[in-house]
Amino acid sequence: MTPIRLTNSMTRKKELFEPLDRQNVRMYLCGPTVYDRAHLGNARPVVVFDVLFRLLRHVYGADHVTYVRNFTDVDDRINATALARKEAGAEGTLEELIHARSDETIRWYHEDMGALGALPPTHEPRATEYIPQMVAMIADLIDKDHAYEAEGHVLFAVDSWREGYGKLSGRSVEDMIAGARVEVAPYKRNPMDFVLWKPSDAELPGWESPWGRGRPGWHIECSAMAHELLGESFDIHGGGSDLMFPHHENEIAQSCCAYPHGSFAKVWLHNEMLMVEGRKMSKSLGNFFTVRDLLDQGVPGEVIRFVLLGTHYRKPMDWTEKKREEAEATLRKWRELTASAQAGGTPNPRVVSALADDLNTWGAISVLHEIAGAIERKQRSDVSQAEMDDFAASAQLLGVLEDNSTMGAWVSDGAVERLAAQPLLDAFATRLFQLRLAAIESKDFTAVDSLKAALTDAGIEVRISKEGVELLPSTDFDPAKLEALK
RNA sequence: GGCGGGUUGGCGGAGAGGUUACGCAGCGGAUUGCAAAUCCGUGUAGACCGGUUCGAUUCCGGUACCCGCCUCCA
Repeated sequence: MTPIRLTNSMTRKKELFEPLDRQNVRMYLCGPTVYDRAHLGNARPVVVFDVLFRLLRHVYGADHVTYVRNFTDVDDRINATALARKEAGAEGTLEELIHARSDETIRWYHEDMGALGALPPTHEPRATEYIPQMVAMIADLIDKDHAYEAEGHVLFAVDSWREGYGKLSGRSVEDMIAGARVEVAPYKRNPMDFVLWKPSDAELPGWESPWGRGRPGWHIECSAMAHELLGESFDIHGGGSDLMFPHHENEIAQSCCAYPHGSFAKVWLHNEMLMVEGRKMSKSLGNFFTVRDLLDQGVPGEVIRFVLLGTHYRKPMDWTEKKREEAEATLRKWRELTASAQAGGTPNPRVVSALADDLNTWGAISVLHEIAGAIERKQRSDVSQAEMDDFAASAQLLGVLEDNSTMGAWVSDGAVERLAAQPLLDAFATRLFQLRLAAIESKDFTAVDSLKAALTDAGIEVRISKEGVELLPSTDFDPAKLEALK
Protein backbone atom coordinates (compact mmCIF):
# COMPACT_ATOMS: atom_id res chain seq x y z
CA MET A 1 0.00 0.00 0.00
CA THR A 2 1.38 3.38 -1.01
CA PRO A 3 2.20 5.45 2.07
CA ILE A 4 0.51 8.86 1.91
CA ARG A 5 2.08 11.85 3.58
CA LEU A 6 0.13 15.04 4.19
CA THR A 7 1.02 18.36 5.77
CA ASN A 8 -1.19 18.72 8.82
CA SER A 9 -1.94 22.36 9.55
CA MET A 10 -2.54 21.43 13.16
CA THR A 11 1.01 20.20 13.72
CA ARG A 12 2.54 22.15 10.81
CA LYS A 13 4.37 18.99 9.84
CA LYS A 14 4.24 16.53 7.02
CA GLU A 15 2.91 13.35 8.58
CA LEU A 16 2.34 9.80 7.49
CA PHE A 17 -1.38 9.42 6.92
CA GLU A 18 -2.97 6.56 8.78
CA PRO A 19 -6.75 6.39 8.51
CA LEU A 20 -8.80 5.62 11.59
CA ASP A 21 -10.54 2.94 9.56
CA ARG A 22 -9.08 1.65 6.31
CA GLN A 23 -12.47 0.37 5.31
CA ASN A 24 -13.91 3.85 5.55
CA VAL A 25 -11.54 6.78 5.09
CA ARG A 26 -13.46 9.95 5.91
CA MET A 27 -12.89 13.45 4.61
CA TYR A 28 -14.78 16.71 5.01
CA LEU A 29 -14.32 19.79 2.86
CA CYS A 30 -15.85 23.17 3.57
CA GLY A 31 -17.96 23.80 0.52
CA PRO A 32 -19.36 26.99 -0.91
CA THR A 33 -21.85 29.44 0.44
CA VAL A 34 -24.39 29.27 -2.33
CA TYR A 35 -25.13 32.92 -2.92
CA ASP A 36 -23.68 33.24 -6.43
CA ARG A 37 -21.59 31.63 -9.17
CA ALA A 38 -18.37 30.05 -7.94
CA HIS A 39 -15.34 32.15 -8.73
CA LEU A 40 -12.02 30.71 -9.77
CA GLY A 41 -10.73 30.81 -6.20
CA ASN A 42 -13.58 28.56 -5.13
CA ALA A 43 -12.44 26.03 -7.69
CA ARG A 44 -9.00 25.54 -6.21
CA PRO A 45 -9.95 23.54 -3.10
CA VAL A 46 -12.48 21.61 -5.16
CA VAL A 47 -9.83 20.48 -7.64
CA VAL A 48 -7.15 19.92 -5.01
CA PHE A 49 -9.39 17.80 -2.81
CA ASP A 50 -10.75 16.02 -5.82
CA VAL A 51 -7.22 14.81 -6.52
CA LEU A 52 -6.89 13.72 -2.89
CA PHE A 53 -10.24 11.91 -3.19
CA ARG A 54 -8.98 10.12 -6.31
CA LEU A 55 -5.71 9.22 -4.61
CA LEU A 56 -7.47 7.86 -1.51
CA ARG A 57 -9.82 5.84 -3.70
CA HIS A 58 -6.85 4.50 -5.62
CA VAL A 59 -4.99 3.49 -2.47
CA TYR A 60 -7.84 2.30 -0.24
CA GLY A 61 -10.39 1.32 -2.86
CA ALA A 62 -13.20 3.31 -4.42
CA ASP A 63 -15.78 2.01 -1.96
CA HIS A 64 -13.71 2.77 1.10
CA VAL A 65 -13.63 6.55 1.02
CA THR A 66 -16.38 8.87 2.23
CA TYR A 67 -16.11 12.43 1.04
CA VAL A 68 -18.43 15.10 2.41
CA ARG A 69 -18.63 18.58 0.95
CA ASN A 70 -21.33 20.85 2.31
CA PHE A 71 -23.44 23.65 0.91
CA THR A 72 -23.92 26.65 3.15
CA ASP A 73 -27.41 27.81 2.31
CA VAL A 74 -28.01 29.98 5.35
CA ASP A 75 -26.46 33.32 4.53
CA ASP A 76 -27.39 36.96 4.45
CA ARG A 77 -26.25 37.37 0.85
CA ILE A 78 -28.73 34.73 -0.25
CA ASN A 79 -31.40 36.53 1.74
CA ALA A 80 -30.43 39.83 0.17
CA THR A 81 -30.78 38.48 -3.37
CA ALA A 82 -34.12 36.92 -2.53
CA LEU A 83 -35.34 40.15 -0.96
CA ALA A 84 -34.22 42.17 -3.98
CA ARG A 85 -36.10 39.80 -6.26
CA LYS A 86 -39.20 40.08 -4.14
CA GLU A 87 -39.01 43.83 -4.24
CA ALA A 88 -38.60 43.62 -8.00
CA GLY A 89 -41.93 41.80 -8.10
CA ALA A 90 -40.91 38.15 -8.14
CA GLU A 91 -43.58 35.57 -7.35
CA GLY A 92 -43.59 33.57 -4.14
CA THR A 93 -42.83 34.06 -0.47
CA LEU A 94 -39.46 35.25 0.68
CA GLU A 95 -38.77 31.80 2.02
CA GLU A 96 -39.47 30.29 -1.40
CA LEU A 97 -37.34 32.87 -3.14
CA ILE A 98 -34.48 32.13 -0.76
CA HIS A 99 -34.78 28.44 -1.50
CA ALA A 100 -34.96 29.09 -5.23
CA ARG A 101 -31.79 31.17 -5.06
CA SER A 102 -29.92 28.37 -3.26
CA ASP A 103 -31.20 25.74 -5.65
CA GLU A 104 -30.17 27.81 -8.62
CA THR A 105 -26.69 28.41 -7.23
CA ILE A 106 -26.21 24.76 -6.33
CA ARG A 107 -27.17 23.76 -9.85
CA TRP A 108 -24.58 26.19 -11.26
CA TYR A 109 -22.00 24.88 -8.86
CA HIS A 110 -22.56 21.32 -10.00
CA GLU A 111 -22.33 22.36 -13.64
CA ASP A 112 -19.18 24.40 -13.17
CA MET A 113 -17.31 21.95 -10.94
CA GLY A 114 -18.41 19.11 -13.18
CA ALA A 115 -16.82 20.94 -16.09
CA LEU A 116 -13.58 20.92 -14.11
CA GLY A 117 -13.81 17.16 -13.87
CA ALA A 118 -14.51 17.08 -10.14
CA LEU A 119 -16.05 13.80 -9.02
CA PRO A 120 -19.26 14.13 -7.02
CA PRO A 121 -18.59 13.78 -3.29
CA THR A 122 -20.26 10.98 -1.39
CA HIS A 123 -22.50 13.43 0.45
CA GLU A 124 -23.35 17.05 -0.21
CA PRO A 125 -25.37 18.10 2.81
CA ARG A 126 -27.19 21.42 2.93
CA ALA A 127 -27.08 23.36 6.16
CA THR A 128 -30.84 23.91 6.13
CA GLU A 129 -31.37 20.15 6.26
CA TYR A 130 -29.42 19.81 9.49
CA ILE A 131 -31.01 22.47 11.67
CA PRO A 132 -32.29 19.99 14.30
CA GLN A 133 -28.81 18.54 14.68
CA MET A 134 -27.37 22.02 15.12
CA VAL A 135 -29.99 22.95 17.70
CA ALA A 136 -29.27 19.74 19.61
CA MET A 137 -25.56 20.40 19.53
CA ILE A 138 -26.01 23.97 20.75
CA ALA A 139 -28.25 22.81 23.59
CA ASP A 140 -25.63 20.27 24.54
CA LEU A 141 -22.93 22.93 24.57
CA ILE A 142 -25.06 25.05 26.90
CA ASP A 143 -25.55 22.02 29.17
CA LYS A 144 -21.82 21.51 29.28
CA ASP A 145 -21.22 25.17 30.14
CA HIS A 146 -19.40 25.88 26.92
CA ALA A 147 -22.11 28.19 25.64
CA TYR A 148 -24.58 30.68 27.04
CA GLU A 149 -27.69 32.51 25.97
CA ALA A 150 -27.74 36.29 25.84
CA GLU A 151 -30.33 38.58 24.32
CA GLY A 152 -31.72 35.97 21.96
CA HIS A 153 -28.25 34.89 20.88
CA VAL A 154 -26.36 31.82 21.92
CA LEU A 155 -22.65 32.31 22.13
CA PHE A 156 -19.74 29.97 22.51
CA ALA A 157 -17.65 30.86 25.56
CA VAL A 158 -14.01 30.72 24.53
CA ASP A 159 -12.95 31.02 28.15
CA SER A 160 -14.56 27.64 28.80
CA TRP A 161 -11.97 26.00 26.57
CA ARG A 162 -8.86 28.16 26.80
CA GLU A 163 -6.60 25.14 26.68
CA GLY A 164 -7.68 24.29 23.16
CA TYR A 165 -8.88 27.47 21.57
CA GLY A 166 -6.44 28.94 19.04
CA LYS A 167 -4.30 25.85 18.61
CA LEU A 168 -4.90 25.46 14.89
CA SER A 169 -4.23 29.06 13.97
CA GLY A 170 -1.41 29.44 16.47
CA ARG A 171 -2.87 32.27 18.48
CA SER A 172 -4.00 32.70 22.02
CA VAL A 173 -7.17 34.39 23.16
CA GLU A 174 -4.98 37.09 24.71
CA ASP A 175 -3.21 37.78 21.40
CA MET A 176 -6.45 38.10 19.59
CA ILE A 177 -7.98 40.48 22.06
CA ALA A 178 -4.81 42.54 21.78
CA GLY A 179 -5.48 42.77 18.07
CA ALA A 180 -8.83 44.23 19.07
CA ARG A 181 -10.52 43.74 15.75
CA VAL A 182 -13.32 41.65 17.14
CA GLU A 183 -16.91 42.67 17.08
CA VAL A 184 -17.64 44.12 20.47
CA ALA A 185 -21.11 43.32 21.67
CA PRO A 186 -22.22 44.17 25.19
CA TYR A 187 -23.76 40.75 25.71
CA LYS A 188 -20.52 38.88 25.08
CA ARG A 189 -18.68 37.60 28.12
CA ASN A 190 -15.44 37.62 26.18
CA PRO A 191 -15.06 39.69 23.01
CA MET A 192 -13.81 36.54 21.24
CA ASP A 193 -17.02 34.62 21.90
CA PHE A 194 -18.76 33.73 18.69
CA VAL A 195 -22.35 33.19 17.70
CA LEU A 196 -23.91 29.73 17.62
CA TRP A 197 -27.45 30.95 17.15
CA LYS A 198 -28.88 34.34 16.34
CA PRO A 199 -32.40 35.70 16.26
CA SER A 200 -34.22 36.24 12.97
CA ASP A 201 -36.83 38.90 12.43
CA ALA A 202 -39.85 38.33 10.20
CA GLU A 203 -37.89 39.34 7.10
CA LEU A 204 -35.27 36.64 7.61
CA PRO A 205 -35.42 32.87 7.38
CA GLY A 206 -35.65 31.29 10.79
CA TRP A 207 -36.37 28.12 12.69
CA GLU A 208 -37.97 27.57 16.04
CA SER A 209 -35.54 26.79 18.82
CA PRO A 210 -35.40 26.84 22.62
CA TRP A 211 -33.98 30.37 22.23
CA GLY A 212 -36.75 31.64 19.98
CA ARG A 213 -37.04 31.87 16.23
CA GLY A 214 -33.63 32.23 14.75
CA ARG A 215 -30.91 30.86 12.53
CA PRO A 216 -27.55 29.20 13.13
CA GLY A 217 -24.23 30.99 13.14
CA TRP A 218 -21.84 30.20 10.34
CA HIS A 219 -19.56 27.71 12.09
CA ILE A 220 -21.96 25.31 13.77
CA GLU A 221 -23.23 23.76 10.53
CA CYS A 222 -19.93 22.12 9.68
CA SER A 223 -19.56 20.70 13.17
CA ALA A 224 -23.09 19.30 13.09
CA MET A 225 -22.93 17.89 9.57
CA ALA A 226 -19.45 16.41 10.00
CA HIS A 227 -20.63 14.71 13.18
CA GLU A 228 -23.79 13.41 11.60
CA LEU A 229 -22.12 12.04 8.47
CA LEU A 230 -18.60 11.18 9.60
CA GLY A 231 -18.81 10.71 13.36
CA GLU A 232 -16.99 12.17 16.36
CA SER A 233 -13.61 11.43 14.85
CA PHE A 234 -12.67 11.39 11.22
CA ASP A 235 -9.57 11.62 9.10
CA ILE A 236 -9.30 14.77 7.07
CA HIS A 237 -10.80 18.21 7.15
CA GLY A 238 -9.94 20.65 4.41
CA GLY A 239 -10.56 24.12 3.17
CA GLY A 240 -8.93 27.35 2.09
CA SER A 241 -6.28 28.84 4.37
CA ASP A 242 -8.49 31.85 4.98
CA LEU A 243 -10.90 29.55 6.80
CA MET A 244 -8.32 28.52 9.36
CA PHE A 245 -9.38 31.40 11.53
CA PRO A 246 -12.01 31.87 12.68
CA HIS A 247 -14.08 29.21 10.92
CA HIS A 248 -12.05 26.08 11.55
CA GLU A 249 -10.89 27.20 14.95
CA ASN A 250 -14.49 27.63 15.98
CA GLU A 251 -15.53 24.32 14.46
CA ILE A 252 -12.88 22.60 16.54
CA ALA A 253 -14.00 24.37 19.70
CA GLN A 254 -17.64 23.41 19.15
CA SER A 255 -16.98 19.81 18.20
CA CYS A 256 -14.33 19.04 20.76
CA CYS A 257 -16.40 20.53 23.55
CA ALA A 258 -19.59 18.80 22.45
CA TYR A 259 -17.84 15.47 21.90
CA PRO A 260 -14.88 15.41 24.26
CA HIS A 261 -14.24 11.74 23.55
CA GLY A 262 -13.84 12.29 19.85
CA SER A 263 -10.83 13.86 18.19
CA PHE A 264 -12.80 15.64 15.45
CA ALA A 265 -10.52 15.89 12.39
CA LYS A 266 -7.17 14.17 12.68
CA VAL A 267 -5.52 15.94 9.78
CA TRP A 268 -6.20 19.53 8.72
CA LEU A 269 -5.39 20.50 5.17
CA HIS A 270 -5.43 24.05 3.88
CA ASN A 271 -4.92 25.23 0.35
CA GLU A 272 -3.35 28.62 -0.25
CA MET A 273 -5.14 31.40 -2.03
CA LEU A 274 -5.42 32.00 -5.72
CA MET A 275 -4.02 35.16 -7.23
CA VAL A 276 -4.75 36.77 -10.55
CA GLU A 277 -1.78 38.42 -12.22
CA GLY A 278 -0.01 38.63 -8.88
CA ARG A 279 -2.86 39.88 -6.69
CA LYS A 280 -5.24 38.07 -4.44
CA MET A 281 -8.55 37.55 -6.09
CA SER A 282 -11.12 39.26 -3.96
CA LYS A 283 -14.36 41.11 -4.06
CA SER A 284 -12.86 44.24 -2.63
CA LEU A 285 -10.15 44.36 -5.31
CA GLY A 286 -12.74 43.64 -7.96
CA ASN A 287 -10.38 41.35 -9.88
CA PHE A 288 -12.32 38.16 -9.52
CA PHE A 289 -14.00 36.17 -12.21
CA THR A 290 -16.07 33.07 -12.14
CA VAL A 291 -15.37 29.62 -13.48
CA ARG A 292 -18.33 30.15 -15.78
CA ASP A 293 -16.74 33.32 -17.18
CA LEU A 294 -13.71 31.28 -18.23
CA LEU A 295 -15.76 28.44 -19.64
CA ASP A 296 -17.83 30.92 -21.63
CA GLN A 297 -14.65 32.46 -22.99
CA GLY A 298 -13.84 29.06 -24.40
CA VAL A 299 -11.28 27.95 -21.83
CA PRO A 300 -11.93 24.22 -21.43
CA GLY A 301 -12.59 23.01 -17.90
CA GLU A 302 -9.81 20.51 -18.25
CA VAL A 303 -7.36 23.31 -19.01
CA ILE A 304 -8.51 25.29 -15.97
CA ARG A 305 -8.02 22.18 -13.89
CA PHE A 306 -4.53 21.57 -15.25
CA VAL A 307 -3.46 25.13 -14.51
CA LEU A 308 -4.78 24.83 -10.96
CA LEU A 309 -2.76 21.65 -10.46
CA GLY A 310 0.39 23.29 -11.80
CA THR A 311 1.15 24.81 -8.41
CA HIS A 312 1.38 22.95 -5.13
CA TYR A 313 -1.77 23.45 -3.07
CA ARG A 314 0.05 25.02 -0.13
CA LYS A 315 1.53 27.79 -2.23
CA PRO A 316 -0.24 30.84 -3.53
CA MET A 317 -1.00 30.25 -7.18
CA ASP A 318 -1.13 32.89 -9.83
CA TRP A 319 -3.62 32.54 -12.67
CA THR A 320 -2.06 33.92 -15.83
CA GLU A 321 -2.86 33.86 -19.50
CA LYS A 322 0.52 32.28 -20.23
CA LYS A 323 -0.18 29.31 -17.99
CA ARG A 324 -3.53 28.86 -19.67
CA GLU A 325 -1.84 28.67 -23.07
CA GLU A 326 0.83 26.24 -21.93
CA ALA A 327 -1.73 23.99 -20.28
CA GLU A 328 -3.85 23.93 -23.38
CA ALA A 329 -0.88 23.05 -25.62
CA THR A 330 0.23 20.25 -23.30
CA LEU A 331 -3.21 18.71 -22.97
CA ARG A 332 -3.84 18.96 -26.70
CA LYS A 333 -0.62 17.04 -27.33
CA TRP A 334 -1.37 14.43 -24.69
CA ARG A 335 -4.88 13.90 -25.91
CA GLU A 336 -3.61 13.26 -29.43
CA LEU A 337 -1.07 10.87 -28.00
CA THR A 338 -3.67 8.90 -26.05
CA ALA A 339 -6.47 9.02 -28.59
CA SER A 340 -6.55 5.25 -28.78
CA ALA A 341 -6.02 4.58 -25.08
CA GLN A 342 -8.49 2.35 -23.30
CA ALA A 343 -9.74 2.13 -19.76
CA GLY A 344 -8.13 -0.25 -17.32
CA GLY A 345 -4.55 0.96 -17.31
CA THR A 346 -2.41 1.00 -14.20
CA PRO A 347 -1.22 4.38 -12.92
CA ASN A 348 2.54 4.77 -12.99
CA PRO A 349 3.99 4.20 -9.48
CA ARG A 350 6.07 7.37 -9.73
CA VAL A 351 2.96 9.41 -10.43
CA VAL A 352 1.20 7.79 -7.50
CA SER A 353 4.08 8.39 -5.13
CA ALA A 354 4.40 12.03 -6.20
CA LEU A 355 0.74 12.54 -5.33
CA ALA A 356 1.13 10.54 -2.15
CA ASP A 357 3.87 12.97 -1.13
CA ASP A 358 1.59 15.71 0.14
CA LEU A 359 -0.20 16.00 -3.21
CA ASN A 360 2.77 17.04 -5.25
CA THR A 361 0.71 17.61 -8.35
CA TRP A 362 3.42 19.27 -10.39
CA GLY A 363 5.80 16.51 -9.46
CA ALA A 364 3.24 14.09 -10.88
CA ILE A 365 2.83 16.19 -14.00
CA SER A 366 6.60 16.20 -14.47
CA VAL A 367 6.59 12.42 -14.49
CA LEU A 368 3.75 12.49 -17.01
CA HIS A 369 5.86 14.76 -19.20
CA GLU A 370 8.69 12.27 -19.08
CA ILE A 371 6.46 9.36 -19.97
CA ALA A 372 4.78 11.29 -22.75
CA GLY A 373 8.19 12.22 -24.14
CA ALA A 374 9.28 8.60 -24.12
CA ILE A 375 6.14 7.55 -25.94
CA GLU A 376 6.51 10.33 -28.51
CA ARG A 377 10.05 9.35 -29.36
CA LYS A 378 8.97 5.87 -30.31
CA GLN A 379 7.52 4.79 -33.61
CA ARG A 380 3.77 4.48 -33.38
CA SER A 381 3.99 0.73 -33.91
CA ASP A 382 6.46 0.32 -31.06
CA VAL A 383 4.08 1.82 -28.52
CA SER A 384 2.17 -0.93 -26.78
CA GLN A 385 -1.46 -0.58 -25.88
CA ALA A 386 -0.64 -1.18 -22.23
CA GLU A 387 1.92 1.61 -22.24
CA MET A 388 -0.65 4.03 -23.59
CA ASP A 389 -3.38 2.84 -21.25
CA ASP A 390 -1.08 3.21 -18.26
CA PHE A 391 -0.19 6.74 -19.27
CA ALA A 392 -3.86 7.64 -19.56
CA ALA A 393 -4.61 6.02 -16.20
CA SER A 394 -1.77 8.00 -14.63
CA ALA A 395 -3.12 11.27 -15.99
CA GLN A 396 -6.61 10.33 -14.88
CA LEU A 397 -5.45 10.12 -11.30
CA LEU A 398 -5.10 13.88 -11.67
CA GLY A 399 -8.48 14.04 -13.32
CA VAL A 400 -7.21 14.94 -16.78
CA LEU A 401 -7.36 13.00 -20.05
CA GLU A 402 -10.62 11.42 -19.04
CA ASP A 403 -13.69 10.74 -21.07
CA ASN A 404 -13.07 11.91 -24.61
CA SER A 405 -16.72 12.62 -25.26
CA THR A 406 -17.13 15.23 -22.52
CA MET A 407 -13.91 16.34 -20.83
CA GLY A 408 -11.96 15.93 -24.05
CA ALA A 409 -14.52 17.32 -26.44
CA TRP A 410 -12.74 20.68 -26.58
CA VAL A 411 -9.84 19.16 -28.49
CA SER A 412 -12.08 18.58 -31.46
CA ASP A 413 -13.84 21.94 -31.23
CA GLY A 414 -14.22 23.34 -34.71
CA ALA A 415 -13.98 19.86 -36.17
CA VAL A 416 -17.14 20.40 -38.17
CA GLU A 417 -15.74 23.51 -39.85
CA ARG A 418 -12.51 21.73 -40.52
CA LEU A 419 -14.25 18.75 -42.00
CA ALA A 420 -16.28 21.00 -44.28
CA ALA A 421 -13.11 22.73 -45.42
CA GLN A 422 -11.22 19.49 -46.02
CA PRO A 423 -11.84 19.14 -49.78
CA LEU A 424 -10.70 22.70 -50.27
CA LEU A 425 -7.65 22.08 -48.08
CA ASP A 426 -6.78 19.02 -50.12
CA ALA A 427 -7.00 21.03 -53.31
CA PHE A 428 -4.69 23.69 -51.91
CA ALA A 429 -2.28 21.05 -50.67
CA THR A 430 -2.03 19.55 -54.13
CA ARG A 431 -1.64 22.96 -55.73
CA LEU A 432 1.06 24.01 -53.30
CA PHE A 433 2.93 20.75 -53.81
CA GLN A 434 2.88 21.13 -57.57
CA LEU A 435 3.89 24.77 -57.43
CA ARG A 436 6.80 23.70 -55.29
CA LEU A 437 7.89 20.97 -57.68
CA ALA A 438 7.86 23.51 -60.47
CA ALA A 439 9.72 26.03 -58.33
CA ILE A 440 12.49 23.56 -57.58
CA GLU A 441 13.03 23.34 -61.34
CA SER A 442 12.75 27.07 -62.01
CA LYS A 443 14.41 28.26 -58.77
CA ASP A 444 11.67 30.82 -58.49
CA PHE A 445 9.77 30.29 -55.25
CA THR A 446 7.69 33.48 -55.19
CA ALA A 447 4.42 31.76 -56.09
CA VAL A 448 5.02 29.05 -53.48
CA ASP A 449 5.83 31.56 -50.79
CA SER A 450 2.87 33.78 -51.44
CA LEU A 451 0.41 30.89 -51.33
CA LYS A 452 2.05 29.60 -48.19
CA ALA A 453 1.82 33.02 -46.57
CA ALA A 454 -1.85 33.32 -47.50
CA LEU A 455 -2.62 29.89 -46.03
CA THR A 456 -0.74 30.73 -42.86
CA ASP A 457 -2.69 33.94 -42.62
CA ALA A 458 -5.94 31.93 -42.78
CA GLY A 459 -4.84 30.09 -39.67
CA ILE A 460 -3.46 27.01 -41.35
CA GLU A 461 -0.25 25.34 -40.37
CA VAL A 462 1.73 24.47 -43.50
CA ARG A 463 4.01 21.47 -43.37
CA ILE A 464 6.04 20.78 -46.48
CA SER A 465 8.19 17.71 -46.88
CA LYS A 466 9.57 15.61 -49.70
CA GLU A 467 6.53 13.38 -49.53
CA GLY A 468 3.94 16.07 -49.86
CA VAL A 469 2.16 18.99 -48.26
CA GLU A 470 0.13 18.81 -45.09
CA LEU A 471 -2.32 21.57 -44.25
CA LEU A 472 -3.48 21.62 -40.64
CA PRO A 473 -6.09 24.12 -39.52
CA SER A 474 -5.10 25.61 -36.15
CA THR A 475 -7.33 27.08 -33.48
CA ASP A 476 -7.60 30.43 -35.26
CA PHE A 477 -8.44 28.84 -38.60
CA ASP A 478 -10.61 31.19 -40.65
CA PRO A 479 -12.61 29.32 -43.35
CA ALA A 480 -13.71 32.62 -44.89
CA LYS A 481 -10.13 33.59 -45.69
CA LEU A 482 -9.50 30.20 -47.23
CA GLU A 483 -12.63 30.53 -49.33
CA ALA A 484 -11.39 33.90 -50.56
CA LEU A 485 -8.17 32.33 -51.87
CA LYS A 486 -9.94 30.13 -54.38
C1' G B 1 0.42 45.31 16.78
C1' G B 2 -0.35 39.58 16.87
C1' C B 3 -0.15 34.89 13.90
C1' G B 4 1.30 32.14 9.58
C1' G B 5 3.57 31.32 4.74
C1' G B 6 7.01 32.45 0.91
C1' U B 7 11.80 34.13 -1.67
C1' U B 8 14.98 28.59 -6.87
C1' G B 9 17.85 29.53 -13.75
C1' G B 10 14.55 34.25 -19.02
C1' C B 11 9.42 32.60 -17.20
C1' G B 12 6.59 28.75 -14.58
C1' G B 13 7.68 25.20 -10.94
C1' A B 14 9.61 20.49 -7.91
C1' G B 15 12.52 17.06 -5.25
C1' A B 16 16.96 15.72 -2.80
C1' G B 17 22.63 17.04 2.57
C1' G B 18 26.96 15.44 -2.26
C1' U B 19 24.88 12.62 -8.72
C1' U B 20 20.08 15.67 -15.12
C1' A B 21 14.00 17.71 -11.93
C1' C B 22 10.27 18.79 -15.31
C1' G B 23 7.57 22.29 -18.75
C1' C B 24 7.74 26.73 -21.79
C1' A B 25 10.96 30.07 -24.11
C1' G B 26 16.13 30.66 -25.85
C1' C B 27 20.60 28.93 -28.16
C1' G B 28 23.52 25.23 -31.37
C1' G B 29 22.90 21.19 -34.81
C1' A B 30 20.16 17.65 -38.20
C1' U B 31 16.35 18.28 -41.79
C1' U B 32 14.30 22.17 -45.38
C1' G B 33 14.63 26.04 -51.72
C1' C B 34 13.22 29.05 -47.13
C1' A B 35 10.11 27.78 -43.27
C1' A B 36 6.87 24.97 -40.11
C1' A B 37 6.75 20.43 -37.59
C1' U B 38 9.99 16.78 -35.76
C1' C B 39 14.59 14.87 -33.78
C1' C B 40 19.51 15.53 -31.25
C1' G B 41 22.28 18.61 -28.05
C1' U B 42 22.47 22.74 -24.66
C1' G B 43 21.40 25.99 -18.74
C1' U B 44 26.17 24.50 -11.65
C1' A B 45 19.65 28.89 -10.49
C1' G B 46 18.61 28.70 -5.37
C1' A B 47 17.12 36.79 -1.67
C1' C B 48 21.14 38.34 1.91
C1' C B 49 24.46 37.36 6.31
C1' G B 50 26.19 33.90 9.69
C1' G B 51 26.35 28.75 11.92
C1' U B 52 26.48 23.14 11.76
C1' U B 53 29.06 19.78 8.14
C1' C B 54 34.35 16.80 4.65
C1' G B 55 30.31 19.11 1.72
C1' A B 56 24.04 23.19 1.98
C1' U B 57 20.22 25.80 -2.59
C1' U B 58 18.50 21.60 0.86
C1' C B 59 19.40 21.65 8.32
C1' C B 60 19.74 25.90 12.28
C1' G B 61 19.79 31.28 13.52
C1' G B 62 19.37 36.29 11.96
C1' U B 63 18.34 40.29 8.12
C1' A B 64 15.65 42.15 3.95
C1' C B 65 11.62 41.96 0.86
C1' C B 66 6.81 39.85 -0.65
C1' C B 67 2.11 37.59 0.53
C1' G B 68 -1.97 35.90 3.51
C1' C B 69 -4.95 35.81 8.08
C1' C B 70 -6.60 38.62 12.45
C1' U B 71 -13.58 41.52 9.21
C1' C B 72 -17.90 38.12 4.80
C1' C B 73 -14.37 35.36 1.90
C1' A B 74 -11.99 28.91 -0.90
